[in-house]
Amino acid sequence: MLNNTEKTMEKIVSLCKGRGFIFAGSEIYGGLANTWDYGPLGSRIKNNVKETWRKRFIQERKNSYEVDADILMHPRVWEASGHVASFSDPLLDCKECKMRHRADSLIEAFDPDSHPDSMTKEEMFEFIKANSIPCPHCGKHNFTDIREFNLMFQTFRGVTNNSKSVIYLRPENAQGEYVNYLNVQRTMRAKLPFSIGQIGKAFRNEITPGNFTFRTIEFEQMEFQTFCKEGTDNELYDYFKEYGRKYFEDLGIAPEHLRFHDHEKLAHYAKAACDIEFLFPFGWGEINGTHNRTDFDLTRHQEYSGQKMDYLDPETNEKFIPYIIESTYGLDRTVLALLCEAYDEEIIDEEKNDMRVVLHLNPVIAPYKAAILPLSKKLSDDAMNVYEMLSKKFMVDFDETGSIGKRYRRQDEIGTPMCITFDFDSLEDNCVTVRDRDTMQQERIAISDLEDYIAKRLEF
RNA sequence: GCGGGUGUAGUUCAAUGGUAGAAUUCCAGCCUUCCAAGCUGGUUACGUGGGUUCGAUUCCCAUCACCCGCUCCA
Repeated sequence: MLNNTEKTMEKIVSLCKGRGFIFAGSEIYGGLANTWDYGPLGSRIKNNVKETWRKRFIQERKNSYEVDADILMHPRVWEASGHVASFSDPLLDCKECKMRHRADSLIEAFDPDSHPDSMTKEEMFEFIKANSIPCPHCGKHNFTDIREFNLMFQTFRGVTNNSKSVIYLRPENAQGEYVNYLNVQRTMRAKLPFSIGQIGKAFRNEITPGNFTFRTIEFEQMEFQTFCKEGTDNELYDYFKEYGRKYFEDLGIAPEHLRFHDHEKLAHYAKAACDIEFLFPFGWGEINGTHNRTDFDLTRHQEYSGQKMDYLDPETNEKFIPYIIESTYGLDRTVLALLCEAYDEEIIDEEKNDMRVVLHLNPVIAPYKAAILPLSKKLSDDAMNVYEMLSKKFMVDFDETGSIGKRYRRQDEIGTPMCITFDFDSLEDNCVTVRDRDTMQQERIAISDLEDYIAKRLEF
């Protein structure tokens, strides 16, 4: 059994590519950096993760509602959210040693009492020049101009590409929930605290190394925003951190591969922030972020839109703008974490150098729940009847090619939890052999009991 | 975006200034009664674009992608 740091991304990427989980984006054109396409098995996993999230966060929770907001929103949304102003980094390069730095970091390190956040690009440049701030790497003072890299993708509506028609691809989903907060509250007759969840894509124009699907320019998030009264926010913040950890453990991640990481440096909207990190083969990486966003967003939307964002407390008749606790799950990162957690290489027979690759995926996440394997091709027609029966209820596979052992191994590699072998006895006793992926143990099950047997394994 | 490295079948590796060979995978057939068996046959690759050259997968340049480091990461 491999531990998580012995697994290599190379092997996991290779398995994903070779078995139809995840392919490089635009591959036939040489690829496009940091884009990845989910193949048949990968998109099954992704959808399965979404369904578990829906169950835990929407279905099983009271006062939780899902929305599906548009990716394109009014440009003013991003002014109100602060993203137009601050979702960019002022960067400059040292001409001597070619090292890149953030201008605001340089200034802050030079003079902790300076406030680069309130400076313009030009003011920062002048400050650096006036104080001859040296490059932290080589000690020389010879920088390029400051360049702003806005992390929001822009596009244009209408036929003319003028600045008035600029719209953004959302860099986070949250605003879709916030601008609909009153709609949901009113139509669902919701009382605080209540939550709005959303699964959807977001886009960030980052210049980054990728680590496979860990950081991409287009990604999908599962977001959960809880609207609450000020004063109850701290308790809910702690609660959702723990709820997130439990969710990941339920998906099959070992507790020792998860940890909390509190943020010291906070985003412009947050009062507190904490990540849940997973131990990837390349190190600890964020898979969830929980933030106390206070009343920042709704207050700003009230200001920028002119619409009242008040909630009327029916018990006290008091009007106020709710606080928001946000807990965001990176869907692509969750899928990647589950693949990394599940990946294993097991020695079957050391002398024969016999090894199997196996994905110990939670059955609820596995692309196929079971594979139907006729022991001989002579049994294919009868085995196909079992396949047709089960495929009405579950995602199942059928494989009659090669030896039975080879077919087991194929299914192990894609994480299929159960292999159902239809043999010659099956014709007589109407039973099949169910072989377990993890234990490799076999069990004789009546065909008429198969549905219940599989369903039981898929409880979440 | 900077510096360094790499780029040959799905994968892992060869060889070569005269357009590439293997193992494995995959597909078909035969065989096969529960953990990668065997036999036969078959598909599949020089990242892309230029340049040098009679001729480039090989040399040069550019570009793209990946890996490592930096940077960034609401």
